[in-house]
Amino acid sequence: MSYCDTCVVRNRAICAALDAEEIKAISGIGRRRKLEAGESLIWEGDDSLLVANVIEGVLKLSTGTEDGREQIVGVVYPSDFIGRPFGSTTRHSVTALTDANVCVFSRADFDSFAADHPALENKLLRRTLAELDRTRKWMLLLGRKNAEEKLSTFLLEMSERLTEPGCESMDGALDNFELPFSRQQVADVLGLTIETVSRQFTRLKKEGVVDLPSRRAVKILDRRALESRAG
Amino acid sequence: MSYCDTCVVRNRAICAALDAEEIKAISGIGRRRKLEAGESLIWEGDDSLLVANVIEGVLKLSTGTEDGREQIVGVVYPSDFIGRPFGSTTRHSVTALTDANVCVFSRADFDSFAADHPALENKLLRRTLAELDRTRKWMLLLGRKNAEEKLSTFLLEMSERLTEPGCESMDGALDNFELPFSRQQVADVLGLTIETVSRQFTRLKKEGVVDLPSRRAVKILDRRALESRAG
DNA sequence: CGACACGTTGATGTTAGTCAACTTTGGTGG
DNA sequence: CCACCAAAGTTGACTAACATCAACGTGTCG
Repeated sequence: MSYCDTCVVRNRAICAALDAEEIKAISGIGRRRKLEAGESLIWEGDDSLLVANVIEGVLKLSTGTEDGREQIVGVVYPSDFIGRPFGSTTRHSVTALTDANVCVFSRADFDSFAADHPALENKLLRRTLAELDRTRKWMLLLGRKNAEEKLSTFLLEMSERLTEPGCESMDGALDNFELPFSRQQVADVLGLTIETVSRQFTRLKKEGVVDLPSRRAVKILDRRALESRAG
Repeated sequence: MSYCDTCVVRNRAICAALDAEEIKAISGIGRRRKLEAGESLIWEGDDSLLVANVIEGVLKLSTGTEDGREQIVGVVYPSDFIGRPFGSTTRHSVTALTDANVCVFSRADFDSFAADHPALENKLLRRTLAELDRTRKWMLLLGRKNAEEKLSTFLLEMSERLTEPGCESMDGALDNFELPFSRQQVADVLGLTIETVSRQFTRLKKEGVVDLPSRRAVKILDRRALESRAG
């Protein structure tokens, strides 16, 4: 009986590649860790000493310039993998956006475990390839879309990602969700300023495309209109 | 004696994970293909039917919006891997920037070969992780840097990447190289217009940071200055 | 109730985009 | 070999979009 038996992402995280014996083994090198919203797990530029699976919560991956500009380069959800195996330094920080729960491994332990378990590496490879696709799609947004297209695309993506299992998807959550981001963080995802993001939110609301019942709540009223604005 | 024996990237491509026996096997499923500058190997949105290793030349990965805006999301060099294993569709086009030479596999053949050769998958995983890091670093450029910083960063990156083996690196090539991009393509990498790119080139030249002996040639005169402009 | 962080709105400034004319380059054929 | 042409690149004038700066709401928590 390992602690993995109670893990809610057991069958969706990369661990799904492992059989009962292997799960027992990996549960010996992993440990649970709680993070509060705002707390960081990994810092940009540090030695890569940790990797982890997300069990609960949403986290951001971010980099910045020396003069303080920040760019969020990824967002991870339950069952996603975080950290940089097979590499000495971490190129971006990992910070919890909501209270979160992760399953942490020392990188050395994980690397050597992975080396003995090709099925695990295969899962990780598939995930990494999918993440690379998503990241490249995001480059088109950053390089070529205007503010309205950026925010519309973002809201549509959030409405998809947040309804994946593990993110409290009640029925109908597709059009009605709570953003795990502040306005500033939305700006840091989209490569905009907070004021521009705010103005675009206001505009979408005024034109009846979305409703904004509270700071972080979003209700999509006209998905078609949002899609056509997403470019 | 397989055709891989004469392959100049044999020891740097993912094939380096394979022993003599395995090389023989993989040489049975791969074939050489020449591409002329401008020719595409894979189209965005198509079924993913091919993967390949780059033997010679430089290729771009690109996506676009429906209304014709384009963003280059990656650039690949000799020994790099292209294509999307384990996935049904390709999310970006692959097009030769220079005349190129690639070693092509049908995706089905490659996927099943990889499944039997964990060492190959491991190499591919490491490469994919490194590519993801590079791509995320580029997001910072697209989202948060201005035109001057973008072009400076780009030139510095080119001066590094082009001197890697396989890219005709004579001594001193670090500061003196031929861009495999037209002005429009540079704009498509940086998320700018061709006019803005041209103006920034002119500016760097006027201020003595670089020299531009011909359309595509670049000579870095003051690397320090370029670095400080890169942000 | 008040303080503070977060968010919105408005006025203004700056950067890069747009549109258009012009120049240079490299290739082709007379 | 040179003249010509098309494609690529440059430059200038103007515009639009987003950033910046600053003031003003608003919700949350002690």
